[in-house]
Amino acid sequence: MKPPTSLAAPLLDIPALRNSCSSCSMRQLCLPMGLEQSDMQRLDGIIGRSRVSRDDTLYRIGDKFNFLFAVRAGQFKTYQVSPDGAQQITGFQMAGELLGMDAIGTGTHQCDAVALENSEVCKIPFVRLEELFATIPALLRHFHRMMSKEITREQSVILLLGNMGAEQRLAAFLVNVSSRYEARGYSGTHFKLRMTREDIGNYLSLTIESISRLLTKLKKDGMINVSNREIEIIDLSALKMLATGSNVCG
Amino acid sequence: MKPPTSLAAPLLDIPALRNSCSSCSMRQLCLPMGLEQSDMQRLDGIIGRSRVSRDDTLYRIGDKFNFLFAVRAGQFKTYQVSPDGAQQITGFQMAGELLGMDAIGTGTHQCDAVALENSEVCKIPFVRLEELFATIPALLRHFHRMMSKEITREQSVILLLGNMGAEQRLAAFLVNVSSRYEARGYSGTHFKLRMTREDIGNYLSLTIESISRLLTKLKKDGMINVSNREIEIIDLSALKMLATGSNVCG
DNA sequence: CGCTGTGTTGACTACTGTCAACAAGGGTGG
DNA sequence: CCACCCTTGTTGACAGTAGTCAACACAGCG
Repeated sequence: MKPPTSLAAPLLDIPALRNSCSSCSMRQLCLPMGLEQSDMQRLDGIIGRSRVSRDDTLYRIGDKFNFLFAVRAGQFKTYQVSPDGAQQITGFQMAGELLGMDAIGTGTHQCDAVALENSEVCKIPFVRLEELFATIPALLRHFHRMMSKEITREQSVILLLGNMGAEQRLAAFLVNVSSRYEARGYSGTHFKLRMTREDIGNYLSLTIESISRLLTKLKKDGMINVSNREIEIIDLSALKMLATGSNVCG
Repeated sequence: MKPPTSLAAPLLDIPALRNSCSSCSMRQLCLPMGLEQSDMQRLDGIIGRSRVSRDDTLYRIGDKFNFLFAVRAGQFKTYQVSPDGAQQITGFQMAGELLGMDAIGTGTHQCDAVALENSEVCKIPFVRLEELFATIPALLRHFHRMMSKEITREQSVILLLGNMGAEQRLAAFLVNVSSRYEARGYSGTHFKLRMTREDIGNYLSLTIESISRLLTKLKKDGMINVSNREIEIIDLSALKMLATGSNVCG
C-alpha cells in the first residue's frame, strides 16, 4: 500500500564490496557457476556492486534495461502492476538469484524490484555480458539455464495459483523458502521470514487474514511454530505432504 | 481428462515441408527474425520439420531435452502436472512461438506439449543452435528476447490468476487470443477457438460451467457473439476495458 | 439414428474475502 | 527511558464469488 521510495536513491558503488565472484559464497548458485578461474575474473571485471536499503526500489516498470542484477546478500521482491494499479508479487529473490531477465525482451523493465531488507547486489551490464558470451561458452550455457529455470519457477507459481487451495499454497510457500535457505547453508527448519504477511498474501493471492489464520492452523496441527516472522518447521515431511497433496480446483 | 496419446507416435520428417525459414510466413515472429539471408540459411540447415496430429503429444514431462520446437502451423497447449496428478495449462502456443525453453535448465522437459489441432513444427537441435550462437550474434540476441518474453508472458498469467476475477480473466483471454490472431494476419474479431471450454477453464483456473456462463454473459452484454468455438468480437474496446478494469483480490 | 463428447443452465454449497475490532511490536521523540 | 503512535498481525462474524452436482441440449460421427 505504501508508495515505493524514490528511485532517485543512488546505487552507491562500494569499493570495499569489490570482492571477486571467486570469493563469493554464492558462486555455486550464481552466474559464474562452473567457470574456470580466468573466466571468472573476466566476469568480475564487468561487475559492479551496490547496496540497496530496505524498501528501496532497485528498478521500476518502464525503466530502461541496462543491467542484470544478482542478489549478493539480502532479499528482494518483484511485482507486476495490473492496469488498475493492483500489485501482484511474482517472486521473492534470495542471494545468488538473478533479477531483470524479464527486461531483455523489450529493453524495458517489466516489474518493480524492491529490497525486503538491506541488501547488496552485483550489477551486470548486459551488453558487456553479451560480449563475454562470445568467448565464454560455459557462461552462456549457464545463463541459458538460469533463464530457463526462471521460466520453470514461474510455471510452478502458475500451478500454485491455479490448482492449489489456500492451505496448500501456504505450505508450498514454506517448503520452498525452507529449501532455499537450506541450499544457502542456513537452517531449513528455523528461519525468519523477510516479508510481511501482506507480501506473502499478495504472492499467494490470499488475504493477510487468511495467511494469519492458516499459520495459526499449521501451528495447531503441530507442523510449525510461528512467532511473528520467526518460523520453525517441526514436521517438514508433513508440510511437504500437505504442499503436494490433493486439492484441485481448475 | 483423457490420457494423452502415446508418445511413440513418430514425428515424421517431411521433405515437402523443408521450406526454408526465408519462405516461412512466421519468420518475422519466429527465431530467424532479423537475420540476414546467409545466416537464415545456416539456421535452416539445422532445422527439421514434422507433423503432429491433433491430441498427439510433442513431448512429455521427464523426456530428455534435445530439441526446441517452433510452431509452424497449428496450435499447442502446454501443461504442468501437479504432484496429485491435476493438470494446469500454462500456455497456448500459436505459429511462430517456441516450445521447450523450460527444459534448458534441467535437460528434461518440465511440461507436456499437446497439439490442439493437426499441426506442423520446426525441430531445432539445441546443441547445434548453441553452435550457431557463437557466430550469429543476432540469432543469440533474438533467442534471449524470446526467452525473456516467455518469462514476461508467464508473469502476466500470474497476474491474471492472482488479481483478476472470473469475467476479467475470460475477457483478458479473448483479447489476448484476438491480438495474436491479428499479429498473424488473421481476423482479430472473428476466429475459431482451437481449444475446448475445459482447456480454457483449466488455463484460467475456472470451471467449464463458469466459462460457459461467462461467454453467455459477454454475449448478452453485446461484447461478443459465440457459437460453439466460433467467436466474433463485437466490441473489442469494451472487452479490453473489461480485461484491464478493476477487480482486485490479492 | 443413436452414441459420445462437449457445452449449457439451474440449484445449492463452500471456500476465501470483506469488514471490523482488537492486540502486539518496534521506532521515534519528548 | 518511557509513552505514544503507527504498522503489522490476529481473530470473529458475515458475505459473495465461483465451485459442485445434476439434468439436459446439441453436434459430430460412426
